[in-house]
Amino acid sequence: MGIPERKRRQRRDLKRRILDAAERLFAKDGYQNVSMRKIAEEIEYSTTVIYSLFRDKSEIIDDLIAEGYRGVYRRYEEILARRPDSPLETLNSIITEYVAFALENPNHYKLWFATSEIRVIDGQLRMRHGGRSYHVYHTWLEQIDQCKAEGLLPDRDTLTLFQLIWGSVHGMISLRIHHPQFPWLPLKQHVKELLSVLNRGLA
Amino acid sequence: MGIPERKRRQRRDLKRRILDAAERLFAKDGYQNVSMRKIAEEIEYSTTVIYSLFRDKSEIIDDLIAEGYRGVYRRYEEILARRPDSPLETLNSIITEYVAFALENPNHYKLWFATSEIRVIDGQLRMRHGGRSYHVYHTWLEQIDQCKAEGLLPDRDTLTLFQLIWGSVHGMISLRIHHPQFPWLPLKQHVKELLSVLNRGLA
Amino acid sequence: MGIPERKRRQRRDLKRRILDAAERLFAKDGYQNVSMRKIAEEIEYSTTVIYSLFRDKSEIIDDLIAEGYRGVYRRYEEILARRPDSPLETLNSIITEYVAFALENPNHYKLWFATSEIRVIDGQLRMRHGGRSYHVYHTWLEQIDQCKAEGLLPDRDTLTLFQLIWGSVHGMISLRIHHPQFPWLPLKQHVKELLSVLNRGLA
Amino acid sequence: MGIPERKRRQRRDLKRRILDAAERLFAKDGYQNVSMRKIAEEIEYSTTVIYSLFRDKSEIIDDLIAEGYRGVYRRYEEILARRPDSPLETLNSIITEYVAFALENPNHYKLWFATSEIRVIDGQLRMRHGGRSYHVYHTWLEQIDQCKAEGLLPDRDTLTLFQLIWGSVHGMISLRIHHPQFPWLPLKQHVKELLSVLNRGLA
DNA sequence: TATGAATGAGTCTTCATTCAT
DNA sequence: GATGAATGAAGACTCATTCAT
Repeated sequence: MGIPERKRRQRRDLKRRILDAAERLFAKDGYQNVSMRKIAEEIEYSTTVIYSLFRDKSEIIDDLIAEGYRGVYRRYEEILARRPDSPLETLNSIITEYVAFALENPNHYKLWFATSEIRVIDGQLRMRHGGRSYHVYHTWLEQIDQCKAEGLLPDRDTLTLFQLIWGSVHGMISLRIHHPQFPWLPLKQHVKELLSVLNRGLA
Repeated sequence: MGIPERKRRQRRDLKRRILDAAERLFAKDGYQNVSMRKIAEEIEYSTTVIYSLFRDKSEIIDDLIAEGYRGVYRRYEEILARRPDSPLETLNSIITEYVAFALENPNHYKLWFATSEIRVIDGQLRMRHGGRSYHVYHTWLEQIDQCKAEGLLPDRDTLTLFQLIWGSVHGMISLRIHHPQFPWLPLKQHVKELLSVLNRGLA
Repeated sequence: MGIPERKRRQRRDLKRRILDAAERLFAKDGYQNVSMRKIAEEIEYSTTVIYSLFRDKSEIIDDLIAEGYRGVYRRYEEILARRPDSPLETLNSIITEYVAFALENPNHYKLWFATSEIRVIDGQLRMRHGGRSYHVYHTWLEQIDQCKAEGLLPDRDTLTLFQLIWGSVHGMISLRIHHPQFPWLPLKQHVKELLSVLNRGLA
Repeated sequence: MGIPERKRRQRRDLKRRILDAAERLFAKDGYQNVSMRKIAEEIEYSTTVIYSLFRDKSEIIDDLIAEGYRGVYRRYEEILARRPDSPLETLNSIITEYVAFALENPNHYKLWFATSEIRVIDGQLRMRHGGRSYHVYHTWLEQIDQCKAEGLLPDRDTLTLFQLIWGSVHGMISLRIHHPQFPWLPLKQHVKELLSVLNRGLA
């Protein structure tokens, strides 16, 4: 009776190891230079097992992306649980965490950005990727709304405010990742300056 | 008498077609997934002709990049020739043109961004790609300096101001290119809003 | 039960067939003109199988060389085990076997000769090919030394005697392989004549 | 009237330059690494001119080989013109020159050896290559005959003596070319030793 | 369930050669 | 007589994927 259970667990572990190996390789060699063979070698299994757990290469990538989103989202839940004083602070924290995650996992971020597609359907944000990954940006929208409600942000269309904020944040991340040689401000200061520009600029 | 002339023209046309095909494929399949074979098929010539016009794959990319760069720079010259009233207006125009060019030539922009490298050497911005070196951003820096001189921007380190501006601008471009489905503001307005955020935020 | 065993055998056989095919092609078209593709066609398998059994082209060659070397060396061990009366007879036997092997396996010999490198380091002969190191000629040197000790060869520098002997022997082999149409003496007589010239000439 | 003459001369010159370029490249990069393109680049002409002067690549090689033979043969004529005291001295000189030429033009020698084929038809030496190239070895045979006539070599079949001499000489050359790292005797001494072994060994 | 074996199509690049002009 | 343009085949090697077992 415990046998099928154990088998299922082993299988889940193997899936985990594959995803971990894939991520490690993505991080080390970049998205394009990771092959099924290399993943198989990394976990010391045959190539074929991978196909028994994932339909194809792109499914691995999708799963990885979804996990990344979940990672960010988990951090968000912590922040929200802490219930800081003002929604503006929450928004700032949320953005800070987003940036931190992106720069700690640059290959992840690149992959995520290169493969995800965001759109708005019936006023709702939707993304092609890993289930509920749009939750991340939902949190942004919620906090923007709250800020508006408390007069901390101007009373403008939420998606407008969102796109201005998102753009600046993404731009900063993207540049820091792609041009590591540039003499960037220390990360913390960079984020602070950016937030201050946004806060003052949008006010 | 006109024969060698015509031949030269044909060759130039072929070169053009190769560059166009390459760009089209970069757009469709992504920079990494374009092969010499595919380009050859696209133009319906043998692989070898390409090698008779370009040393190797990277030369095609270099040429494409150089074209993009020339396009932006030509627009800058026009703006500077017009000598608008204040350096802040010049800076705004320059950014507006930059964004316009990027969104009119999204593949150029992607390619450019993915393959170029920026760094600062002896206080001088250096943007390199392949053997060539570009200086699109010099104009940005000059105008930022002028704005500082006239009290239109705060007296802070130029590279600091630059990275905040550049980040927001790049982010906006990058997002609009990669998420065409998102309900973006009309481009003109988006730029205007962005500039206003920056102007107010940095002041 | 016997299944994995049979599979292993099949794999070994395939490896054998690849080596044989490679050798056949080396013989027919010359060492430089053998490609992985041609080997694959010869065995009627895809190119990729070869790469599943050999790391790269040079490994095929290395293996072939190693086989050749082992073949010669085995014969030497037999001769030395027999302990003939005088070292001069041993030397003669050794040379005779060397010639016999070379002419029975002309492709091996050509390949070996074309790709190996001999040098002397710290007074020690070193014959290298790929990562491996061989010492076929050590036996020659030992016997030359012995002959000197018993006054059967003049008391001259061993490497000098060696190069004179080696040159004549290699020349004979090389010519017989490359000019099969020439009216050579019967092999046995040829070797005998050569040895007699050397023995008398060096005395 | 002088015009066609001049054209013919130009053509001959061009042929000369092609052969020279080819030889230079063979010497520098080895036989296998020379391509028609590279020859064309070396002489700064189009690839096609080469095809107007040579049927194909192998014709260039053949011509080059023939020239090599002629080069040796010319040296032989000088030696023969000098009419040294004994035919044995002549034979020694002839061999010495042969070795010298081979080691001064190792790529030539390799090529020559790799592509020529010697045979005996109706008691006459014949080679596949460049017209009268077998003349070189005819001279050897003549001198061997003379030596026999004067009792300087034993009265044995000329081709037998020839093959013993030729083998030793070729072996020495071949080894020195292929194993440049071996601590060979200085060339002059090596030749002298070899000749002494042959003279004494055959006597 | 997991494997080893195998494949066909693909990567960039170079080759000798030909043909219209 | 000489050229520039073009080609198809080939070079070593890697890829994602499948199939019999």
